[in-house]
Amino acid sequence: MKYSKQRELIRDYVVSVNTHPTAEEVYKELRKEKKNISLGTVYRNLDVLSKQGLLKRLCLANTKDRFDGNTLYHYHAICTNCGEFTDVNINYFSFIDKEVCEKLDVKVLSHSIIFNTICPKCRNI
Amino acid sequence: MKYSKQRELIRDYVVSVNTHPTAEEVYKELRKEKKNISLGTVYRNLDVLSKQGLLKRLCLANTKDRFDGNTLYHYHAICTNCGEFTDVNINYFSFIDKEVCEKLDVKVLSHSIIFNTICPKCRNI
DNA sequence: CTCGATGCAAATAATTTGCACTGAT
DNA sequence: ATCAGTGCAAATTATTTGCATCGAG
Repeated sequence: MKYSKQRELIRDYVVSVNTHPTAEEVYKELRKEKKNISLGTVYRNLDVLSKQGLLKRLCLANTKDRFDGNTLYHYHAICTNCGEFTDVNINYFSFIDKEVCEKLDVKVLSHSIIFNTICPKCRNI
Repeated sequence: MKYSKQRELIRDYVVSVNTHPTAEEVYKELRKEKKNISLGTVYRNLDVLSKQGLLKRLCLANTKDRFDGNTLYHYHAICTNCGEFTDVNINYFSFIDKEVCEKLDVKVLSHSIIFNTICPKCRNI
């Protein structure tokens, strides 16, 4: 992959935050920082970066695609009340993959989990 | 919720298949069966039905939203090679919710898991 | 110099919505 | 009779793409 300043900016930004931004949000943030970049380029690069495994694309019901700079296995939680979307830092349950592999005779590469939660903020209202 | 023939048709169709159809697919199938229904109505009803918990909305990276008539807890698998999307019939791991609840001090309602797999068809090519 | 990457704007895809009409209660 | 639900088409939202130009190698 040939180097480009724009791709570097996009990746650096997504990796530096834990907000799981959408394409639009990445674009707006970089423009705010007076970076010369177009929305098309943001979409194109988020796409290639996630296909290369340098970012992770997250897809949730009723929301736009979001991007995660943390490509190590980890889980996510979404608050069913306010929609807050956060990382869940617990160890990867690798035995689950083994179990599914054995029970269903399918090759399991990995899994992702999304927890439906009530976040502390919403619980305390 | 007031009864409507269209809503009944939509729900019956999604519940009767295990193909996790998109809105477009539901629409095309019902039209094929010569049912009088519009695409807007299909979208509107899939939306209310999933908000009521009578269907489940599934969202995956790089695909349109899909709908699942099986609202009991179960997991899903997607073949990373051909994209085939199937149910995974193993018991719900409720201890995972407990673990996250205790470790993170968050109220956990439920979780969903998607397994990235190589389906039997693709493995045997 | 070459060709992958960009900016811009136009095009497409997916979904939502306004409105007059229909049909369940 | 009322008003939630519908069909239709137009509008909106999210994303992709064509093309002339730019810039890394």
